[in-house]
Amino acid sequence: MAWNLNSDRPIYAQIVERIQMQIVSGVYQPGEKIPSVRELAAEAGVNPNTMQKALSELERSGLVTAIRTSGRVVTENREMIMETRNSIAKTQIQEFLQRMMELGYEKKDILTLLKKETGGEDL
Amino acid sequence: MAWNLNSDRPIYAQIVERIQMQIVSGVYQPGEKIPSVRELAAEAGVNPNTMQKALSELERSGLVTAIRTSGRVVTENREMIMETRNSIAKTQIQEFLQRMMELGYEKKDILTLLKKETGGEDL
Amino acid sequence: MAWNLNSDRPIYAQIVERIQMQIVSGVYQPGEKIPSVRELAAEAGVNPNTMQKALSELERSGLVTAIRTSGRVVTENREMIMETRNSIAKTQIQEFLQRMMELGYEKKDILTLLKKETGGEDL
Amino acid sequence: MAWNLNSDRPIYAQIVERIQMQIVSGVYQPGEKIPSVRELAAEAGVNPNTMQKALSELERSGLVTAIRTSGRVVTENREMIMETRNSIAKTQIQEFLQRMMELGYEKKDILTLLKKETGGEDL
DNA sequence: GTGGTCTAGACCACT
DNA sequence: GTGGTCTAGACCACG
Repeated sequence: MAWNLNSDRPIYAQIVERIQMQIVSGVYQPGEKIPSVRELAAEAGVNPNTMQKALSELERSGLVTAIRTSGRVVTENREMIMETRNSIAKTQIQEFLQRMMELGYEKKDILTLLKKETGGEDL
Repeated sequence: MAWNLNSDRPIYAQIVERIQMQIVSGVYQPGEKIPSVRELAAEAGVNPNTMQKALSELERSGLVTAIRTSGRVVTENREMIMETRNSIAKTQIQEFLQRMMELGYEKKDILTLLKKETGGEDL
Repeated sequence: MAWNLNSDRPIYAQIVERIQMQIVSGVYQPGEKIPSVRELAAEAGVNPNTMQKALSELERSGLVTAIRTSGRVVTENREMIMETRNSIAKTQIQEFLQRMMELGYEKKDILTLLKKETGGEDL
Repeated sequence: MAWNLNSDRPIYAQIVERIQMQIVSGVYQPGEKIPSVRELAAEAGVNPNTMQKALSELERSGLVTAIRTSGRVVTENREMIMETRNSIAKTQIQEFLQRMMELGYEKKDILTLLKKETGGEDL
């Protein structure tokens, strides 16, 4: 999987989001060990310090935990993972609605369009 | 309004999208004259050739029309504008759905969430 | 005032504590601008990045706020400052009690000793 | 038990304090033989000369006594041990009060807080 | 080999 | 000049 890092936003922030996605979507399971800073840095093609900063952020937020001298693991707190997922989803929804309303759609039009797109189930 | 041009995608493509948005959202009205290439290029801080390429693209798609020796105007074909709007919306919806499904949401969950979001507070 | 930085604990952590103290004890008032990263780094004799990390921590905790391109200020949230003070005090008390109990004092002995030391007011 | 020796203060002084603590808290009983300089030095990971200096200091203060050709023992003078304990405690109290007053607490506030802390949960 | 920390030096956007 | 970010290279403790 490519890392697709832009130079338009802090690299470490993009890495944080990417790993967050991998955790909430189950690529990294709760309790699973994640690769070392150096490994991830090499894979992403960034400086280890940059990866370090990203992982520190994830640690601070509680999504991963550092096991001294033995790597980092994803939190076993599934509730926290779900909360993160919900929070990301909420942001996605807000941004989507924002863009659609800039295009001139009313909220109810958006729902109708989405209903059509998803196959027409009832709301 | 800032132009927010990234270096990660072709500049001219970003400009095309931006002017498209301004047309479909009514910033530029049907039939309205749009500023000259030189003016727009200066405003966006890009090379006039780049702006030229963007406008040619918009012309090709029919959204703007060149008036010989007198600049360019937005099409009066409101239907075409609506179609463009719908097309952009459709893309937005697809991308939104894709992102939500990567997060692990089912289509019906997405509709439920959106209903909650659009029903509650104002955006 | 000397910075007294040990090499036995992360320098940035010691700096965080020191500035925390200066805030809760009123050396830096709520809303007051604090010196720039470079200034503080020079004063403390550390690398600007180290000071940067310390200030980022303080920002994350909410005690200081960065004003883009114009420095940092102490939070105006006096309640948060009081909470920080209480939290530091609680830690100090716990550590003090711990040390005294290692010395073999009972809790009530400690109170008696302190009462004597502070002048003998009634509890 | 780790020795936790800093490089920021004389090592021998830190050792003196540590052994003092072990004596006043009963880890070493009155009259008990203490390990040899070589043994202690190895355990602490310091040069025997450093340990020697620490033990001489303890001897000078009277807490330990050298038995010609047969090592050192803790004093049997329990009163002296108690005095040492009281002296250490007094220092701890003074330092504690100073830190709390730097935080802006009045002496009576400190007593109140401590009373709350010692009355509540167990340490 | 792992994470953690620090230094040095650089470039950027903002104002 | 300010904060923010990134890179490169180094040393440390831990096990």
